[in-house]
Amino acid sequence: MKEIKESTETEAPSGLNDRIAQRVRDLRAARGLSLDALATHCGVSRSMISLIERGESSPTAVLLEKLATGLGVSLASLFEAPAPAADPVSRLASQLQWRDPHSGYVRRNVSPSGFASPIQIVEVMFPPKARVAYETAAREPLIHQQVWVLDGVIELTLGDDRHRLETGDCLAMVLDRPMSYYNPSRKTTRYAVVIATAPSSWR
DNA sequence: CACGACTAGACCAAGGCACC
DNA sequence: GGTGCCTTGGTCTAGTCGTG
Repeated sequence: MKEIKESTETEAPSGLNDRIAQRVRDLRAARGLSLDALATHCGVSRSMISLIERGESSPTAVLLEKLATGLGVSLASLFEAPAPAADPVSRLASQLQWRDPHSGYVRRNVSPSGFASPIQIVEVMFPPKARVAYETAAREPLIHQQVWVLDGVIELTLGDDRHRLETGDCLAMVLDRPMSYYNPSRKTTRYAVVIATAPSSWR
């Protein structure tokens, strides 16, 4: 069993999988959903949900997004610590990174983990030629997201709308329809994602 | 071709309920 | 109270599929 690294390197999968497991279990219990109910709700088999909740699987970003949609939370919140953090400062060395086993993209939760805030910031390193397609659907409460490209280029498709973002560009969106990310370039694209949970009056 | 993610279905355990 | 049946919730396993 590997130890969780206190560095900016990608966390050992086992440690982060345990955190995701705890989060999914807690969120499902809080909503009073059985494995079967959540499976029906999000389109993931209950076997897979059970494996994730026991930390025995390394789910892909696409699958986690489906789970997050079914649970009505953002993908980023699945990486949060179960208990609220007392420290409002998130140090670089303690920010957890997670690598999508499918596309190889690496995301780092920048915001203080577990701190009660409607805003979350995530940094993403997206490999060249990689592509990730999410079957995102509307959630309650509504989740707003802005993608700010720090270095490189990313093609973002939202429903039928396609956007090419280059260094410095920023795209605002609402997570209510399928979306995909594609890096058409030969170098890794670095971008920041700012996620906000909106009250219904924002619509 | 090996490996890991994922699914479908079988299987198991526990709880509720009706019946004797 | 004991038994059998059904439902619910969870785990296990065999097989498929995609990727490197």
